[in-house]
Amino acid sequence: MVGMMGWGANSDQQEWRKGPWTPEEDKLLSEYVNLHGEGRWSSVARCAGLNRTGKSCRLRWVNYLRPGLKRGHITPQEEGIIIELHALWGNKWSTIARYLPGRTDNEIKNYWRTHFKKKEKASAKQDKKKILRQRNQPQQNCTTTTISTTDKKLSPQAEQAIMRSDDNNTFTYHQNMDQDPVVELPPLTTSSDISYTWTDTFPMDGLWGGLWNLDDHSQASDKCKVALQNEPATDNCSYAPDYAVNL
DNA sequence: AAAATCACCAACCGCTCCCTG
DNA sequence: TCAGGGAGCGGTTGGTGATTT
Repeated sequence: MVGMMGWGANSDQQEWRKGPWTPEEDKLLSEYVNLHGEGRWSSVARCAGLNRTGKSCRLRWVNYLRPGLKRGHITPQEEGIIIELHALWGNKWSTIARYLPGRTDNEIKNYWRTHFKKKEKASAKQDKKKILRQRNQPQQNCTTTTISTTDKKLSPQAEQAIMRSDDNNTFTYHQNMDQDPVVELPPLTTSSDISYTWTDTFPMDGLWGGLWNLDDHSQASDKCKVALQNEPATDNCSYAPDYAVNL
């Protein structure tokens, strides 16, 4: 398979250039992609006169050269989105990145690792205690809905849960890992036409508690596990995201 | 001032999925 | 139906600048 050989590998055992990109290489790649568009990365590498693998070209374009990329620090709003979406989808960086216009999956992944992984360890012990405590206390006031998601689109219920453009309702997200998931959202299939306006901030400490309860983050990546509560709960993060998701 | 450590980020690697012939 | 190639994804590594000791 190509994965074994690397993109663009050829029978001549050509030595592909590796390491940091030079301004000249960037210029060549940008000009070529702007002229011919994305896709066919292995031919981009060849035709643009770059001694790079297609894979390398794609990565450079996506993570650095693509127009519209944001530079600079992740804002608190973006951080909030990252936290929320990671709680939903786990390490689905590319999926998360679709909801952060101008940010790349690589950027988000790096940000997560440097900012949150440490906290995860530190809070892991505390959270285990929390879990044990919660297990002994049945949830109250928690109305649940199960949404089946056999196709790739959001069900109406899920859409209702996520679309908050028309009203000002407060949507309370409640991570509840030691019970069965009560709402399951599939990964969204498209990133286009998505905008966020965060109308409120939420207590980060409360969120950490829920987020770090994940014993195994990879489990959360298979299915999105969300519980919606009808009544805002003071214990959980309560905020009013202003989503507009067009599927 | 120098060495050690930390934080950040670009880039690579290997795996998997999807499409096509 | 299946194999091969293209493409995308998540995990990991390594370089570099900043900060601390």
